[in-house]
Amino acid sequence: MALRAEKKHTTRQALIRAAHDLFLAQGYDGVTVDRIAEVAGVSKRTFFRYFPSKLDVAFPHHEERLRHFEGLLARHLDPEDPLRGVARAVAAYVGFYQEAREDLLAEYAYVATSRELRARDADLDWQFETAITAALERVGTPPRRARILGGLVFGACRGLLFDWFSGGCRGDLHRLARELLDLLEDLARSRDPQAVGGPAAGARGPARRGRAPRTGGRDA
Amino acid sequence: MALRAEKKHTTRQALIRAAHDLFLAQGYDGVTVDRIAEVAGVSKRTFFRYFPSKLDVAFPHHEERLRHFEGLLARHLDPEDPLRGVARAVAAYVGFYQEAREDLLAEYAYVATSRELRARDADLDWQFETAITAALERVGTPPRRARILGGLVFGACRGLLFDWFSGGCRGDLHRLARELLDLLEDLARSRDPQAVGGPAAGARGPARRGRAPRTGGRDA
DNA sequence: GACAACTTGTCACCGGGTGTCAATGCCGGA
DNA sequence: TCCGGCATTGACACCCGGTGACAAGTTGTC
Repeated sequence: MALRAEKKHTTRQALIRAAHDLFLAQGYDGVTVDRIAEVAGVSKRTFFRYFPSKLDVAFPHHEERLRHFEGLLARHLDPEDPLRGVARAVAAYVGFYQEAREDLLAEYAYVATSRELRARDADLDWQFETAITAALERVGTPPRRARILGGLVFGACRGLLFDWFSGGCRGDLHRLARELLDLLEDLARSRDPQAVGGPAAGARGPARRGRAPRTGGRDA
Repeated sequence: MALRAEKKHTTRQALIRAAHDLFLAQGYDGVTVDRIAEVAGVSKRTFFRYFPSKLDVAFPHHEERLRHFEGLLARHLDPEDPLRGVARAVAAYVGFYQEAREDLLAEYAYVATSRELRARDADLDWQFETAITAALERVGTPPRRARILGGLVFGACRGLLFDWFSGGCRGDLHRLARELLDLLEDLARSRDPQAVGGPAAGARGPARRGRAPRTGGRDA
């Protein structure tokens, strides 16, 4: 029962490889599933037996990475200081990106070629955010707070990562992550009224400042 | 030249209405474009002359709302305190959601029925986040910092909104937004070392704590 | 009323995605 | 070694989202 499994693995790798190369050369939208299958030496029908959709072949390691991250969360989470636990897990996870720079850069290039792909990427990100939220809840953070904190932390990190990708993955991610922390502290400091001193007219009560954004697309 | 425009508007509304009702009744994936067109009394080809894709008919007011938000950002942005400006813009924008509760709730229900729809929603959200980032940059915030702050603020708000939707849009959004601010201040306060006192072993220097998360899907 | 401009429906086609079925190849047991 | 069972595959037909082309019908204008 070994030859079977090996063949499956080989075929899967061939499909991923073919898709990757073609996407890189012609962009996601410029490649048909038929073509991917042809290059990999199988039929279109077989492609869909390995991947539920064309989108999925573009993110072949997502599942595995998500699980890895969830594991790190579980391992590092600290009931005494949930956010610190999340930060530790993230710090442990970031190495992934630092090492896979070149590959990531290539992938990033073709993810940007298709709106569909970008949208799926965002959906996958949402799963990571949800993992953080779930971890926070598991350790006692009330649901709403967990959602907000998860969004906040993840949003900031996604921003950083986006910038890092956009700049060609230059610079040490760990250092950048530390900078992000500094920025958060900056923020914390500037929340203290007397640290601002701007000419703004508004009420100068204890602290309170802005409100809360949103956005989103839905309609009636 | 008035009858033409009016007819177009009528048809557009009919398509939106038909799509909305059908999505609500059968879920996004359970509805075909043919069926939407049939209910609206036109041909499938005509549907695609009004909306570039089936996805777009699910978010018919996105463009308009995004522009509205961008306008608010431009109006409220304060070079002396960029974040406060963003907060003001968001506060002004939130009324939208508060008032359209029932409609939003219905839409939320069917957005959740389809992964494609959720992904598109995330993509639209990204445009709002980018609007914030751009506004921050326009007022002098360096690019990376702007990206991170945009992601942070937007992420937190999205978390809040998600929770609000999930809970059936109960509660006053403005109050919730204020709560979000409190939470941020909480965070700021707890960044101050002596406020924690947990059993954690780590170095106790000036302040520094965690690192920085990320996640995301890409692969090799 | 006639002609131009615009809008619409029909038809044919492409690509993603799925069900069905028959053929092939792998595996285990006798 | 041969045989039967099972998994994998290819071929085919089909559905749905989306587009180009063209002909027919409307609307607006002179």
